[in-house]
Amino acid sequence: MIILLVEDDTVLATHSIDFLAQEGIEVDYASTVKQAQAISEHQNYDAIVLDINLPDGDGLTLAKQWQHQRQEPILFLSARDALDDKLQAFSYGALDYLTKPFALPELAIRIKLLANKSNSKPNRQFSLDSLQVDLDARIITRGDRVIVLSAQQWLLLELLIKHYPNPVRKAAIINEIWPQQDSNINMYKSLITRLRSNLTQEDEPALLHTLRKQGIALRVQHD
Amino acid sequence: MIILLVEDDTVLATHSIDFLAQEGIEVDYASTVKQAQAISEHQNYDAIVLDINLPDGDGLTLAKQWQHQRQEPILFLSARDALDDKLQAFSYGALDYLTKPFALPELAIRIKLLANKSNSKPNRQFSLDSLQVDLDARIITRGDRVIVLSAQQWLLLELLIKHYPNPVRKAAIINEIWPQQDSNINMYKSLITRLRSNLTQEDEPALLHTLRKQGIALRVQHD
DNA sequence: GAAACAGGTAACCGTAAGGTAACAGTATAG
DNA sequence: CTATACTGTTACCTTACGGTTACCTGTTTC
Repeated sequence: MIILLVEDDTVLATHSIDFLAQEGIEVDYASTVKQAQAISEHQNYDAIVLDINLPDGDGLTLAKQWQHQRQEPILFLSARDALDDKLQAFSYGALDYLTKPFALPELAIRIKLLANKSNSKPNRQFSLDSLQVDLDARIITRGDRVIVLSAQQWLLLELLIKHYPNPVRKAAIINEIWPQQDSNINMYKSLITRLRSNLTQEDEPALLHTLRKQGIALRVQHD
Repeated sequence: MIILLVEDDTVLATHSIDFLAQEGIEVDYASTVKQAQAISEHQNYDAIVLDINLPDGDGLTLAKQWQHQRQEPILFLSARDALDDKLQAFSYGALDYLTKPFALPELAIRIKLLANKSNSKPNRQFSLDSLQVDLDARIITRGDRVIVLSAQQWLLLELLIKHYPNPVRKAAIINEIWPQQDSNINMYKSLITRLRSNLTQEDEPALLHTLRKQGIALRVQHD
């Protein structure tokens, strides 16, 4: 069993890592948001333990960001015991919340419980008209046919779903899909055309609605 | 959603029941061990909330007794915050432990989380299409033939099953199977080919579905 | 009304990601 | 010690992804 621990208090972290090791739990450790992102990029964990207060950001934001990318169960650590903090944490996908100070054995037990349940999060679903999207399994269907998208097209669809039903600006899309690259309008245009043609067959209502100078929105076309 | 609440403090119980009702959670209520046993006999719940101190016994004993008879997830309530109490509760099958006083919204959230988890009791059997996998005995069959896999292939299959039906990224697989080693794409490619060929015979539907640039998923090929 | 502009479509094609087979070195079993 | 399986490596093949370009249409601006 391997978990990710993100915690800036090095003393606490060291103790935790030692204790968890005794319990047979391997720990990847990061002390900042940046470090956490780098370390975890190519690893799957059984659970993630996140401190809320971090030197270069906060665990809640990180969790919110991961909510749509990772499927690991998250346990928050925080010195704050206020209800609002907890509710916010849970709304960001937390499955448990432990208030400092806490006993290490309790942390270990809660981690183990989370790890056992790691499959339990139901996949996020999105549907619009006859379009059905499983955001975790990346399965897309429309009517009775299965739609397969390329990586780029999937990213775009995901982005549009995230902002549904609001339009997404062209610049935002380009920024998201070709980060730190020469932006080329033509690449953008091709991508839109390709996604549109994959999502729509003849006599089906269009789903990608262009708002001139404003962006593109996912919605059923009313005419 | 319906839960069982066993709690002798009638004021707390009333408040809880009211609040949970607002959250769409129906409550069966008992104030004693005896009553709890009687009420719950012919009912299955999404979760059970147990106070530890009860007039005619204690919640821990009740939980221990139920541990092997009922499969509902249990959340303990207690005024006691001592580590030993918690550890004992968890060892009796508790999945969560809340110290009084607590906020009702937190109780509601934790109940909901438990209810979601309850579906995923460690199911050590996996089946998909004609494929049958016993994850404990490590026996794999497809149709009437037994499939024998190498260690690496088994690891990969296990990983894919764990994430089913979601895809697993190539980098994640490589990290899982060759930890701290020079990653070589060719090793990965060979492994995939070998597992695929072992799982699939001619005229059987494919089970390993590649999502270009996104990963590989275990699923029946629909084409 | 022409020019400039935003957007849409189709076709072309180099490339890299993915798939397979074969070989060899090493481990493992009997 | 021999036979068999496992796994790393290489070489070669196939494909579709995505960038590019060219040519549309419709809208805005002066």
